[in-house]
Amino acid sequence: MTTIESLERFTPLSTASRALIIDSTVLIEVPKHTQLVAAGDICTDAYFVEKGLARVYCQEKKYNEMVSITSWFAQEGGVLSSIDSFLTQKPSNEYIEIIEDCTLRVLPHVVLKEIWEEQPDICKAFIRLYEQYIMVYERRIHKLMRIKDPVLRYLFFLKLYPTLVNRISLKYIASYLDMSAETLSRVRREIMEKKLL
Amino acid sequence: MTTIESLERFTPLSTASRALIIDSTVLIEVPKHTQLVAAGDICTDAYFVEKGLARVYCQEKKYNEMVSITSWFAQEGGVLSSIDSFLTQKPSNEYIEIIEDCTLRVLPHVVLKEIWEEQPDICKAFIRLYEQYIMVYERRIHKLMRIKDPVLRYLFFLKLYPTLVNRISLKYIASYLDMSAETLSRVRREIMEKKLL
DNA sequence: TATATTTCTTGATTTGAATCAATTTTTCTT
DNA sequence: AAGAAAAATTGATTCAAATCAAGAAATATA
Repeated sequence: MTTIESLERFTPLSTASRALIIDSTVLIEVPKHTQLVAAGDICTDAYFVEKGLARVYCQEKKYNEMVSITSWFAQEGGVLSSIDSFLTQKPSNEYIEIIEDCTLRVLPHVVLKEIWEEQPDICKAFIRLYEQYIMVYERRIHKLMRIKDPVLRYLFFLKLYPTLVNRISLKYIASYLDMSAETLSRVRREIMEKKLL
Repeated sequence: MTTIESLERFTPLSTASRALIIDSTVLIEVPKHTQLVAAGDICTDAYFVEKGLARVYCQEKKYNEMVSITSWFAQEGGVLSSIDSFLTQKPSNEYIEIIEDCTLRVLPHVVLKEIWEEQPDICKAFIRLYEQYIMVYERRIHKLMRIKDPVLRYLFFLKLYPTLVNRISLKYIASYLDMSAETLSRVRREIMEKKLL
């Protein structure tokens, strides 16, 4: 599935728009086992997967060993990036690994940025709102919920949403954090006792 | 924080755009404990929170009792909706509950749709791509990962991504589904034996 | 084709959060 | 302010998935 086809699933594109996309991107062939992006890199491009399969994962220390945690698969018709890094243009904590030989269309972040610059202000504002929504989800599922230790998970929640804690009852925060109210209560006591804050 | 202010965090808006937004939305006051949206409703509006606090949650049966699971909080400057229902305009499985008295600016889905209609095709395509991204996250965090039974979680994954299973090694799928490789192996055996497929 | 390496399977054991249950504290109502 | 209701705390117990460990199967490679 070509990039144009995958975009036209959403809306028909004019000849000029199709040309713009083709001209401002390049098509690359990447063999399997390639590491497209490594942790620490800034994910400067998004990749439309025209053929093949890839995964996004991060590495975490667990007792001395490093374990890899997969956060995303992208196949034909999908889009591949370390999304937080791509949207913020800050270093990624993720890796992208090609699982099957891929044909990818490379969309540089600068190109996307230029495209947005030319759009009406309303469009720009909502696109940014959507991007922010995506980053909230990203942090929730790939950072917050990945933290298994309930003490650390709650501390991370506090850091993310410091203004929420005093306004919401314990049981709602507990269910947001996917732990029982009893566990969150014990977590809070432990933080108090050990003065972890 | 007004809706215009929260949109202008992203990009400055022209007088005309500001007027468009103000004229095509209404401001409502909602007292706490109000249920804005119930499961089964179509979430026809998105709400910009100018003041107050609300939560989005769903109800699930757990041994005869119903338990509520909070999926989202929205405070000043945030946006409130049952996002999957809002984007697809299909019935929601979520509720929206006002926690603190709110001032909300109501953006009907039809208005947003009209706004998109007027935008350049490239903009439309990317907005839809972003919306799709959001729905993938939404389903992952609020459906897939909420399923605690690993057998049901794997079966749901199969339904969501039937074409992926035969292309990806067990251990990657396991880490995507947040379970150990051993558990996924046992899950697969159980599905075979009990012919759950 | 043989060998090495990785992936997958299977069993035994551990562990830590959920559940169950009771009490205390806080908040709401009249 | 008193009583009722809801929320939070605390302890005991249970349970299911992670971990540990070993072996089998599949895949890669020389």
